[in-house]
Amino acid sequence: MEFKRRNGGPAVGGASQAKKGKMNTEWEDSPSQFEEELALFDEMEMEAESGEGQAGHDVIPVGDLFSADLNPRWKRPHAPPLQPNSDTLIFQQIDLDYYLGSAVAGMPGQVQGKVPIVRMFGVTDSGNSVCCHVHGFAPYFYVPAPNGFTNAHLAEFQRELNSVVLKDMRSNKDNIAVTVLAVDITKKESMYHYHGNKPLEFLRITMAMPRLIAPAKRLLEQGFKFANFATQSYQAYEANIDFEIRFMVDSDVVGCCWIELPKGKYRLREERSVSLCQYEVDVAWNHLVSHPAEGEWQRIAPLRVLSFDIECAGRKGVFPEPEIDPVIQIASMVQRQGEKEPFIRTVFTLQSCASIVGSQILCFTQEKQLLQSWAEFVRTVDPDIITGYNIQNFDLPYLLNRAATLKVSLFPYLGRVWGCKSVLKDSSFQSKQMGRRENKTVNMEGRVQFDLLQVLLRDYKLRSYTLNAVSFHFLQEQKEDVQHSIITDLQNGNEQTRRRLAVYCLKDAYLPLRLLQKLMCVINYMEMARVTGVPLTYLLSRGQQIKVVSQLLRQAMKQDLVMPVVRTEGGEDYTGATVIEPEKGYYSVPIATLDFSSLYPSIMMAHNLCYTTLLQKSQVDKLGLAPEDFIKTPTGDLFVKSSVRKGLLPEILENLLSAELKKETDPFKKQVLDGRQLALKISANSVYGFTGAQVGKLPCLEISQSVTGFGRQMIEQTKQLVESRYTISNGYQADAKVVYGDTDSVMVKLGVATVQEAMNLGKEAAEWVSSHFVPPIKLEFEKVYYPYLLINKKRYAGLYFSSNAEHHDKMDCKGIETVRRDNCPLVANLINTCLQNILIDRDPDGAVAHAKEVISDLLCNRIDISQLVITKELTRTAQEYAGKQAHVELAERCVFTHSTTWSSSCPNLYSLNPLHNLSGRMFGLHTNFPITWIPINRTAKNSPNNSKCVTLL
DNA sequence: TACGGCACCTAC
DNA sequence: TAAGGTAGGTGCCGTA
Repeated sequence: MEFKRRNGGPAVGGASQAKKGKMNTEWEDSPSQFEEELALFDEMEMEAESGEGQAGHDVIPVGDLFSADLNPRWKRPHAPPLQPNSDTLIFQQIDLDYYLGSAVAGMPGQVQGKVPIVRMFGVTDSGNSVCCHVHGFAPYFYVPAPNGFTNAHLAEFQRELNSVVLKDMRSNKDNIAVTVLAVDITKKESMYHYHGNKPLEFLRITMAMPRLIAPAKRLLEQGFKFANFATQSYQAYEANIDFEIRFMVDSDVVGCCWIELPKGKYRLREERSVSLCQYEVDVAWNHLVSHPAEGEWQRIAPLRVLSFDIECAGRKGVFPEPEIDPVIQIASMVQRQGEKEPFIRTVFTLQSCASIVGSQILCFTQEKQLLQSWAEFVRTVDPDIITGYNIQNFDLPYLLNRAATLKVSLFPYLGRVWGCKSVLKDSSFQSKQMGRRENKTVNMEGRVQFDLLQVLLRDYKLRSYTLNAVSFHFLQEQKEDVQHSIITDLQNGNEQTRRRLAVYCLKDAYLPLRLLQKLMCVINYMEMARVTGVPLTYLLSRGQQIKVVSQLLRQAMKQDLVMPVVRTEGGEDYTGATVIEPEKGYYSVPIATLDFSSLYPSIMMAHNLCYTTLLQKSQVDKLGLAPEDFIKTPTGDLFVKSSVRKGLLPEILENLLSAELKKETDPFKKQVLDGRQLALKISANSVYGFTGAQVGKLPCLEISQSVTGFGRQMIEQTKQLVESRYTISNGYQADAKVVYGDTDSVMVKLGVATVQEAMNLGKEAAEWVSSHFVPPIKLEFEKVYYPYLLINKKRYAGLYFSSNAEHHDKMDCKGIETVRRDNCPLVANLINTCLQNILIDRDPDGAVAHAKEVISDLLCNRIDISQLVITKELTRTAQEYAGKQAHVELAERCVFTHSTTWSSSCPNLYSLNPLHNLSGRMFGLHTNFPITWIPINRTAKNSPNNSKCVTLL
């Protein structure tokens, strides 16, 4: 195998003094590209700062003398004195939570006992950190007022409910004296079903603490009696809303918005401060001003982003265990959001380490001191966002466990609240979308953990999620080359080998920052938080539903609608979309593709489908509705028209989709707007899924099945329309034929010879078909495939032309082995090349020849399958591996170390299936040893013009 | 050997 | 407590 060097030819001579022992490899001869990059940071900073301050390549043997003042750069900018009576305080809020605490004098709300206090953390324009305690907001929920209820009954209801809730408590360790703070009558309407626009009387029940809501709700549902009203069950509304969301909705605060505390309306904490933030203030919840993220309020504060990576000295062949194996290095990089490069680049090392230009090295002789000092470093730098690669499930838990083992008592305080210990917890998160995911969590109040691995797992489907693979995929860059197995040896070597390790460690801290930047994660997540209104942290810790709930509550509040608590019980599935039976084959003529844009959202808007417009059959007469007041959907469900009542969901969708974002020339502002566009689109598409989520907050199958019902009707109608109009008898060149279609698209053979003609006719057809549907439903011309290989439902490939009829944009493959991650790369590459042969070179014989060649290459390198030496080894390895990605790596090795007999019974059919079957059993892996059929079958059966072609069956 | 059930992953 | 949807191809495995 060729040994590739990163930076050109071998260095002659070289400055390295580490040329002894087995650790000496060519790698150390010359600085890596990454080291040159680091050095460049240094030069740029020297220029910018004209030499003052710390030049960043010190090696500081701190030992016992560590002080957080070691580097003035670590600290946040000086915070000018704040005069609450004359200064407004403005900050971007990035994290929001609540705690139970004692009331603060002068603030609204309960005075006695523990009260819930919302806490917002944020950053000002000048980069100063803020902790803001928000007082006076209490949790509440609703129940319908019983018949005959008047203001005179309020006190009795409150007293009785308070009494039963108190009685219900098994222990009252907080010594709660009052559970129900208030009961008020308000006019509200349930958002579920259309009720004739008649608000009814509801009781708004305010509780002392969020955790009292659930028992109060349960007791009311079970049957509650007060005064001389009969015992009855009360249906609860909005009793299942997270307190943070409740607060944000009611105070019009969205995730990551800017908060203004007007002068004279807040208090500065001087002495009793509980946080590490530079400003700590108290404010009444109704005194804070929340700015919608428009215009100047779209900006992003200079947040501090810390990325870090640790190295441990593990034992040979054993995964490091924090109870045993020491932490030997921690690399940290800190970057201000919006800037190009990190301004802090530091490695904490155990034992001495040679200098690295462009970074600061702090050497420790005791691991205990290393850990404690790093924690102090974190507290000094005071990052708003903490990132890294798999920090959530590895680095942070490892550090905490290691610190506990070594009894570093001051380590586990990594958040922004004094005395609030960071503890490790196990949590499991399960959804159909992502399967069961076991995670560890570490609390760090006021800092947002933004583990890049978690971001990638949520947002990208990749073949491999190793940092190396991901970096290569997105940045065409790789990790420094250090094998895990030699880390301990490097540590036990000399200051040069430890230097090599430090460079590696630094790069692992640097790559997540680069990826964060490249993928614009911070901006995109902030925009998602702003659009959907949830705290930033929810986006990585919660599912899709909470985002829709947040928007729904905001829209509902404007119309005095309340959301019922529905009990979730899985029911029958409902019918989804239609997939048109494909006319399988190879098409050497242009195929136009027409798509409904945002099909499901546009159906909901066009037909006013919503909880609030859903009409019960029994209510039609009762509410005196005329036939023209409502519609019957294809599934037989009734919904009132927007002239009777405009639905909430259509309103939300209009807001999401109609937002015409103005052209922006400033590149930074443009990034923010692009992020918002993305967030708007994703949010619109998740509304339908929310209504169909049977294990969810507010499922409504009448809505979801009506949506898919309309969709089925529409794709069918589209096919009919196109095939009936574009005919020879109507003067067109040929009879058009819809050869395939899935959910919201039709692939049409229009019978024209050129891509340009297909584009023109496709556009015309889309426009004409659109006119048959209710706005905003719109069919659009999207692309032309030429040629087009249609293998089966959800499996096809073609050259994709969208704007330029002369040049194709790409080869588009759907559902084929090339895009599936359960095939080994060999198969994917082979099929990909075959498809290129067929579609681009139009040479099916070439495809077959290529397949033959690859397979015979395999056979030539054959190792007798009966030699099980390697197989046993691999079996053992396979059992050690848990993940799928290991699976793929394993496959790669197997393909090249094994081979198989081929089936000679069918001369044109080459099968690797025996290997496939065999390996599956051999490895004891569940399924899908990723070798599959490579069926290359020459046939002209489906060819329209009887020419030679290849079908992949 | 045929077939249903399941896991996995994708299309939309 | 929290957890978006259905359609469908493909291969493995157990069962008759």
